[in-house]
Amino acid sequence: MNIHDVAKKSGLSVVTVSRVINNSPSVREGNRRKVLSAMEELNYQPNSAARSLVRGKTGVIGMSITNFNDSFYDRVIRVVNRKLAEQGYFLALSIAENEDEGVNFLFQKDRVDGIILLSPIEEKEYVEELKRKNIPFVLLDNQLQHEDVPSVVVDNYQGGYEATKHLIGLGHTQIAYIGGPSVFLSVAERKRGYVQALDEAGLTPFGTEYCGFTVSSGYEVAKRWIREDKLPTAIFSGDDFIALGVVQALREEGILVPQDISVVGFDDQQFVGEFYPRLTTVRQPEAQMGSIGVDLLMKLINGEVMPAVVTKLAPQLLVRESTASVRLT
Amino acid sequence: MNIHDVAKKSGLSVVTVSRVINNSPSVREGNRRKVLSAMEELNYQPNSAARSLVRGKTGVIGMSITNFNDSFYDRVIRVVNRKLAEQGYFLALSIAENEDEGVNFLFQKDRVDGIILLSPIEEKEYVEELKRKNIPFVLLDNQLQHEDVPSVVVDNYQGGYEATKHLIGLGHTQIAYIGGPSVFLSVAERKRGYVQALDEAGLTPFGTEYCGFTVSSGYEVAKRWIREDKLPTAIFSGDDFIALGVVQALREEGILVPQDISVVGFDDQQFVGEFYPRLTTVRQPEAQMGSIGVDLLMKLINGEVMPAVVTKLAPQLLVRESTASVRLT
DNA sequence: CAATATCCGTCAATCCATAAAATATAGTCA
DNA sequence: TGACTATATTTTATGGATTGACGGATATTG
Repeated sequence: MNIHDVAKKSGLSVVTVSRVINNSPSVREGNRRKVLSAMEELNYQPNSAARSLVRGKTGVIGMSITNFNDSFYDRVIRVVNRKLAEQGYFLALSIAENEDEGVNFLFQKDRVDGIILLSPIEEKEYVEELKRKNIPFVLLDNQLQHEDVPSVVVDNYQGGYEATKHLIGLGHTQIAYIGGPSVFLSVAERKRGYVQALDEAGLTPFGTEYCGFTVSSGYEVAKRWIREDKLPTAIFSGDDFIALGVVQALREEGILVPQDISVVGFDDQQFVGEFYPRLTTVRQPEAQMGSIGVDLLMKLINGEVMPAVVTKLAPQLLVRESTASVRLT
Repeated sequence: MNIHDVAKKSGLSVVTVSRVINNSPSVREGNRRKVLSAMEELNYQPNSAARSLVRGKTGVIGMSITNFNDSFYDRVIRVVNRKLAEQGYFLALSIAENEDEGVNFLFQKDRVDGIILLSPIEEKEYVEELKRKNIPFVLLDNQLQHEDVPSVVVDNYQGGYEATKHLIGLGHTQIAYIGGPSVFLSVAERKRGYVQALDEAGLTPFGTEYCGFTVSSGYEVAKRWIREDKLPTAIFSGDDFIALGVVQALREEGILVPQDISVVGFDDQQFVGEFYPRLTTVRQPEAQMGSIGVDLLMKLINGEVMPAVVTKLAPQLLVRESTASVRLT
């Protein structure tokens, strides 16, 4: 069933039907209705392959994601989805697994009008490919070190700075940082903020540890510190998962959070604000990030030339119950 | 840049190039290589819109999802993604929000070869639409009451039965059920298993409560029970989120899990096995579910007629530390 | 009533790849 | 040399919609 059937059914020509579909003004209201009702009756939808073939546009934006069982990603993705819908675009998500089979599928100009890469890892090859194929794209939660690619990230430096400042304000002087994997720029940036805040207060870092962004690795780090009898009075964790592991390890050893040790997380994962101890954490501006990302992409798609800058957004410290004044011994 | 450019570059005809692309055997090895290197040099990829237009196939499977920040969905989606890749298909995810803009985009035969609906809610309209449009589809984690649609679900009855049986085996006689929203068939099925297990043991249900699948609603139910001084010795929760809320509420009142009250969850969400009290829960066979779902869909796509049955898979009870023998008073 | 808009149809071209049929060019072998 | 294979080419049609040019048919206006 195609546009010809609609034409026949409505008693009008194919061209007129096409005009109706594409909201051309030069169709009389009566005929427009005839066409629309014919489409309705036949349950007709224009063939999108044919349309994108002739118009060179698909109306689809692709988003490549690695993680999604994660509140931060969840929020970003949903915002992007909604915002794109408002602009008349559809969002197609594709999971980028190790073997990136799925990615090459998205990375075709005849499949999507643009791409949003949501990933914390520097994925140079992907960026190269997209540039080569001349597909408009933006990076979210990600920035490339030596490339000029439009990207939107949270100011991780500021996040680390504020978290640490908060702990200092509570009287802590022995503050440790447990970062995620050191390959992430965000991890280094958060550390930079942490060091800077300490510096300004005339303090020296108690220690830094890198581990995975997982509960169990946070758990292990804390356990090791306990074993080595090398505990700070406050810990800034690279993300909430690590923080949860730390809290758990401490609790098992009878060390209370926040009475004995304060802990700050990052990302405001679901539930961390609901459980005891409700976690003090740094919330990323997901809505802004998604929204700005979509705006940038739309500009690129519309051919606007832009300085390819990194947009840094301010994080927000959420003070809850896992941090408290330093215990006076 | 199109197939003609490749033909020109390789010095062969368009038809030959097409044959190479489609692995037709009747092309000499030398020429095949010529074509391939021309494609390489020009960075050519066949236009997928044109291909699917002429072939009536897209090579894409669409998956409509509602939740994804959830371990159960995460696991299913990843399995499906991998399995489809093995079969040469790509997975395009679309988020079905309230306004289902995104869904209509997927639900077009010229966009996908088949659809996987992953959703716990009975979505009759979607099913109707897919049937009307004659798009092959399967349901995962979902079944329709009075329709003949191929679907794969966990045996929720059995899950409820085993969870309850486990509690009974620990000596509990006062066992309550907190289900998710009563509109879900799964909620009713789990209850059926719960009642049946009690029945067989000559016990009567302590009480049933329906609430949202959220931590806070579990929390509130438990708090209310405490207020009303109406506590069982064991609780079977409709899912892990509810269970976590229950544990939290009890803990705040000094009621220990599992010493005072045993709690069982459902779904084995991330971390519930890592935190104290490590949650006893029912794990769904996500890998099987995804795999069978894809198999079914492939059969439908290949035109095999099948009795549209509901495939029920066995769940697995994971006994951890949130359940213990009943306390003798 | 004539002049001008407005609307609609016809025609043809385009987007890009696939596919079938018929023809053509090698090269191989007897 | 003639017959035969294997491989290529040319040609034409197909899939479904969009688009522009152009002309004819109404409808509107003065």
